[in-house]
Amino acid sequence: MPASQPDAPNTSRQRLEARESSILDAAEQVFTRAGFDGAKIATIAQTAAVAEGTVYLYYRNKQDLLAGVVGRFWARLTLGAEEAITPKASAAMQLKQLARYHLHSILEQFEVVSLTYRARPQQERDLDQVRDYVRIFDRIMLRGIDRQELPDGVPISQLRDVFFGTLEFSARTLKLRNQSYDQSIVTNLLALMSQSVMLDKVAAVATEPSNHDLMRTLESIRDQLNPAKPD
Amino acid sequence: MPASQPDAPNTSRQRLEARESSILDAAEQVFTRAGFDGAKIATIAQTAAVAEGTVYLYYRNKQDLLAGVVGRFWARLTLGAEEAITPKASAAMQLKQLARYHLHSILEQFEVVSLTYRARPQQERDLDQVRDYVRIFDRIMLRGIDRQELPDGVPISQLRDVFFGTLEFSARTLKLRNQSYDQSIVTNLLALMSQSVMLDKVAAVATEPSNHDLMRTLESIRDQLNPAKPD
DNA sequence: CATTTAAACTGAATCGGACTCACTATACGA
DNA sequence: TCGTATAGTGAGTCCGATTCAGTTTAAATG
Repeated sequence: MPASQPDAPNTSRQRLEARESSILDAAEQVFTRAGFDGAKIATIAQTAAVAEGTVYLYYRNKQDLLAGVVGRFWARLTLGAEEAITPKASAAMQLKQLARYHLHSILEQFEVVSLTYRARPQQERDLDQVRDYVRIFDRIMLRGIDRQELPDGVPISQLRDVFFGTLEFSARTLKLRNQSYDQSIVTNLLALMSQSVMLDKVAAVATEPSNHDLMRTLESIRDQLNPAKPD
Repeated sequence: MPASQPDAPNTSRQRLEARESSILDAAEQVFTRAGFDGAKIATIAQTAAVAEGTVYLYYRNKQDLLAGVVGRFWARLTLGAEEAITPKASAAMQLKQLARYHLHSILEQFEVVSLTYRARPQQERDLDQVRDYVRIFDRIMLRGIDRQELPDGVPISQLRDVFFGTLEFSARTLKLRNQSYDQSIVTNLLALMSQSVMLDKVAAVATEPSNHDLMRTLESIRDQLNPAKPD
């Protein structure tokens, strides 16, 4: 077993991985520039300094290559998101951090995000990466419930759709209008979510005396004041 | 000018339009079954009982044909939505009607909706149809403001993203899990939107005394009336 | 080192399918 | 009935994804 020098690719495995990622890099670049249909395998191969046939040693076909690019993108996004979140912060703060990070990222790499929709919604590990990413939201919510920052019954999955759905549509709207990142989107979304469903208010409501309680008290007062008087 | 018989296509213009829509029908069917890439122009032509070349008399290319299918879909959706909305109803009710209609429709015709993403985001009239559709939301909101049902400053465009973004992501989630229409999605979305931003409620809630306040006052009255009596 | 052999790599050839175009059929006006 | 423009046809072209027979590389063995 040869001593491994840390820099230049040495072992055959390292060489293979370097090649694979250089193909992915080339594919990402070409796909992003030209779109899926506009991208030619020939161009990608050339960009990666590799023969056309070599691409097919690493990926079954063009779709599969796309899945590779898209999968790597979401995996990276997951890592970035985890870095962007302060572990000790409150659930509300973490959500805000995630929202900011998410909106920023998909605006910045809008083309790659769009490519996600060209990927086949089949078995592909491709979608697994997206699912992993989305799970970050769930984890924040669950921890919030655990810590009693959020009421127990919040419909996590529905809020997740509100969260990511709103951010993605907002990003599209911004792109359409050629505008850039807008802080108010995140602020408003978070206000929307926290005011209505989460964050102490709900808890407050839960412990709040019911109208029944109020009514009982009122009746007792009325009876005390005027025991005889009819309705 | 020949007398027009109402049924069989008579004038050349009628014939042309009938042919065009039969091509669109065929295209919609084949695209939905096989997806954009899987659909062959040959199959579409055959389904429409037309020669391959004829398709290209009506549409410049495959993308353009897709744009035709997608555009017609959204135009139809716009008509349907306008029918689904009660003109006299309150803004909140109209939004709920639109939400129900929208979620229902995109679930039922999920494949066509997905095709929308394959259409080129370029000049195409294609996107105009989508824009027309989305405008229904704006109209409801503006009318609501006009009638003072909604406060003046609501960020319509941002709420539009919340509305459609959430519904579309919810639809995807449902499809992914093989579930069908879920009333609670619409209910929750509307609650979210109305509680937090619209419907004067916010202002009201902010200044309104909480039940706690009421209870405290009531208790003080009771205690004054009957200082000794235990609970 | 020389030799063997499997693993990587190559790019010319194949194949499928979008798109074209020279030609035919149809319909309408004269 | 004829002339002409308009609509339609489908075999052929072209492009680009995918394949594969042959070549190179490099690890393993003596």
